[in-house]
Amino acid sequence: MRDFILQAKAISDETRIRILKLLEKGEFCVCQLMDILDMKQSTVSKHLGILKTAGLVECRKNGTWTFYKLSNNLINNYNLDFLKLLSCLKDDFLIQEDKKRLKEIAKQDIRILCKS
Amino acid sequence: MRDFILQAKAISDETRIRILKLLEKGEFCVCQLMDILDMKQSTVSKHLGILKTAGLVECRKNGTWTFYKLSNNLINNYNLDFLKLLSCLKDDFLIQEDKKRLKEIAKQDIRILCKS
DNA sequence: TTCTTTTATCACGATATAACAATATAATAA
DNA sequence: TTATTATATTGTTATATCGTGATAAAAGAA
Repeated sequence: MRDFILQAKAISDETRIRILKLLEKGEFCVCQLMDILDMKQSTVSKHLGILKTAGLVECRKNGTWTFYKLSNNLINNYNLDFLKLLSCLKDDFLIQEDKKRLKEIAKQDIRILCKS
Repeated sequence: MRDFILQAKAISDETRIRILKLLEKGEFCVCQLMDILDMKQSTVSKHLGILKTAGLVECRKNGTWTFYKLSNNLINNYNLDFLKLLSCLKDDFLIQEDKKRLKEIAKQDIRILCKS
C-alpha cells in the first residue's frame, strides 16, 4: 500500500501531471522543463525527484545534464498502471499550451536554451 | 484535470483506501465503518465526503442511516478507472485485518452494533 | 412536543506539501 | 587550479490535509 500511495500522490499534483504529459512526448532535461513550465529550478527538480521516487520516471546523466523520461519497465507493482491512467487524461488548456511551448523549444539547441 | 486530481488525491490516503477496499465487499453505513476502522464519526464522515465528491462512492439514505457503496456508473471521466486501479491493489496486513473485522460485524444486527 | 440516534459540518491543532531562495554537489571548460 | 554550468538539497514561508471535539441537521421514537 505504501508504494501505491506514493504513486497516487505523485500524480495528484498539477505540476507533476504537466511534467508527465510532457515526458509522454520524449526525454527532457531539467532546464528544458523549467523553460516550458516557467518554474524555478529547485521546484522542477523537486517534482522530478518525487516522480522518480514513485517509479514513474527514470533519468540518465549526460555531462551536467540529467535527462528524464517515463519509466517503461515495471519498477514496482503499479507504476505502469498509473502512467496508463494518466495517458487517458484528456489535455486541458494548460497541457495544450505546454505542448505548444514544447514544440518551440524542441527546435532549439539545448546548449543555448539552458544558458538563458 | 481538476476532476482527475480530485480522484487521485481521494485514493492517496490510507484511510480512504481502507474504506474503498471494504466497500468492494458491499454496502455499509458510517457507524459500521467507524467500528471497523476504529475511527471517530467525524473522521469517517469526512473521508466519505471526499470519496463522494470525487465520484468514487455513492450513498442512499434509509432513515437516519446513510449507506455507502462504490460507484458503478460513470460519474465523471475517470472514476471507474480509479476504482479498477484500486481493485488491483494487493491486500496488505491492515486491509486483511479490516476484512476479518468486517466478517464479524456483518453477522451483527446493525441496530445493535451502531448503538454501542 | 422532547429525546435519541445517525450523519454532516465547523473549528482547531498538528502535520504534510508547495514554491522559492540559498547553498551544495558534480561535471566540464578555461 | 579556478570559473562556469546543470542539478540536487536544505531551509523558510504559505497553504493544504488529517484526526478530532463540538455543534448542527434530519429522521424516528416516546
